[in-house]
Amino acid sequence: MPSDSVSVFSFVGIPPPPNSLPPATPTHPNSSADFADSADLGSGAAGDEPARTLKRPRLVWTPQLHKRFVDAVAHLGIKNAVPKTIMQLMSVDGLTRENVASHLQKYRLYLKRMQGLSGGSAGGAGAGAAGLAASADPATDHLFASSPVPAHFLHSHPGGRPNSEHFLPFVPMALQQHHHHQQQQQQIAAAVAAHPQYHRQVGHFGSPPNGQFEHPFLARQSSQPVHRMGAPLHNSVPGYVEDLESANATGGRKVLTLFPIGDD
DNA sequence: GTATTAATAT
DNA sequence: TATATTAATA
Repeated sequence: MPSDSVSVFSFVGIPPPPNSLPPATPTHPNSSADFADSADLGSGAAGDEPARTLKRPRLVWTPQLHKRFVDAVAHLGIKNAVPKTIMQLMSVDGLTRENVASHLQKYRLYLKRMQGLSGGSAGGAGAGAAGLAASADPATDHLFASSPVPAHFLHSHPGGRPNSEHFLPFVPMALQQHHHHQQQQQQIAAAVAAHPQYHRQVGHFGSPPNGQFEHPFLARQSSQPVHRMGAPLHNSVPGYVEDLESANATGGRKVLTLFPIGDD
């Protein structure tokens, strides 16, 4: 099991395979309807084929998720802030490199746009530091305005060393000794190692008082023979849970929403 | 061969 | 529009 980004997704119609997370409570009091009869197109994709060529629902970037994204980018620095590394640092299960890449693209545009009206004047410590930055058009970037931009994003960072500031969510560290080459996993490890003090309490996520939770999908956090770096304490959930909500009647588009838990 | 990015498509 | 997907490229 060398690959780690292979997550089997259960989708409409097909119940989670036995190899996946077994339902915590076999007695599903609320699972009645489920997606029993989701008007499936003639013979689309979701039917019985494994999660190989399946299309996942569109990812909805919630402010929390974006926060995580920004945090990861902030800690990695512009140079190391590449999709794969960001994805790994975020440690959000279900999140793919493509997801991050797409979002990163837009995020860069947002930063660029901001640079434009920031003035470009050096030393301008006025804007961008805290939550409220100058937004060109509130209607164009609601999400981005929700998360504080670490300032230095307004200009490229020479040197190429990982940036250290703010908090770091967690240390996924999927270190795997591969061939000697520029493996970013090492870079991310180095960037993370530069943070001597981080310790985030990740409580339970959805744990509803009633004990009712759905979406037993996704099972990551397995196959990680590497120990945590200097934080062998708690060992709980990875940091995020995913929720699949299919209630978009806008053409029958499913939407995947990742729920960040831990900090906001 | 993988990964990132810009462009494009849905 | 927001995100996915492709195409070109490093």
